[in-house]
Amino acid sequence: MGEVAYMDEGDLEAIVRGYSGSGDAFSGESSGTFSPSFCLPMETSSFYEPEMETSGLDELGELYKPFYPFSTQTILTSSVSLPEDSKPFRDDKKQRSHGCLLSNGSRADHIRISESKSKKSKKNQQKRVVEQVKEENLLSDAWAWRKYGQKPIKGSPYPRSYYRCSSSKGCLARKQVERNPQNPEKFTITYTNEHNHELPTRRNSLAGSTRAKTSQPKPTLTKKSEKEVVSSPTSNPMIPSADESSVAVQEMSVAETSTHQAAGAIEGRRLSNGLPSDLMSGSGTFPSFTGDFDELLNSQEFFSGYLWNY
DNA sequence: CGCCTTTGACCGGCGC
DNA sequence: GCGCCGGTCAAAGGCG
Repeated sequence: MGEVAYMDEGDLEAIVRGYSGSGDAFSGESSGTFSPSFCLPMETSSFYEPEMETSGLDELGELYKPFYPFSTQTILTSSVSLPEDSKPFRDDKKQRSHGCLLSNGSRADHIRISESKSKKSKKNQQKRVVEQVKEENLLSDAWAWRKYGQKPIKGSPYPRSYYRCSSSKGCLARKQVERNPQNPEKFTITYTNEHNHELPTRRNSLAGSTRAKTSQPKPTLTKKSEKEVVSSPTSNPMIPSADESSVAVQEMSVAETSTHQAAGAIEGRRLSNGLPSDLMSGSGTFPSFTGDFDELLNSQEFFSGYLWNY
């Protein structure tokens, strides 16, 4: 696993929906061209530099290894078409803009970005970055996300959660998190649109969090570890603003990625952010959710002290 | 008080 | 044209 995935919309679609295969099965045909418009904050942008797919990826791997010893397979794709000037987004009635910051956990083993030329659906005409990450890494996003929906997806036993960036008001960045039915240990995170602002410099959300209390009679989660397995980052405070040195970023990598959210969850709330229990539970069980993650969480407590200090 | 999650309803795209 | 389905909205309620 961990091979580079090059996909076009079709592939992406397959992944996002049907999951053509386990994480390793990603092997789409590249339709082609990279999307230069896909940009990120300086520190992280290099990780996604389209050009670095081959050799770059190797370097990437090198870079990540020390920080992410655990297996984190990240597949990434993106499809972009339409020029800024003429994109009839389906939800254009709502805000729509574009920024230039798109980042995610960036704990990718491999990254690939592609641009599709065919214009299938309007839906597909958005930038998309798909990542396959293990539960631990779900906590790695550098942005603050707010969940705004969850839906069961046909063909998948697991629901998909929808998040939008909560760091900035007009930010159109979106994120979808869904457990990979073929590989329940992994989650597929799909990013759409870009952030139009810098990485959040302050945490903006310790409050709230809601556990499903009102409803969700889901009899699933019984173990504490399972509940804590949150994922989607509700926030990530300690990310230095984009203008900070890359050094800072590297230093924080560990924390930033795996720690953050977990730490937040641990110190901040009981169970919150991220993958709703539904997402975790789905129809089945997740054997992998217990042991490793607990350990991870424990180790992360170390960081929570200063990393989240904002 | 502000921000969060949950959840049902709504809306629009797409395939038949 | 119709129905399905995915994505989003918005109300309700929780938490710090």
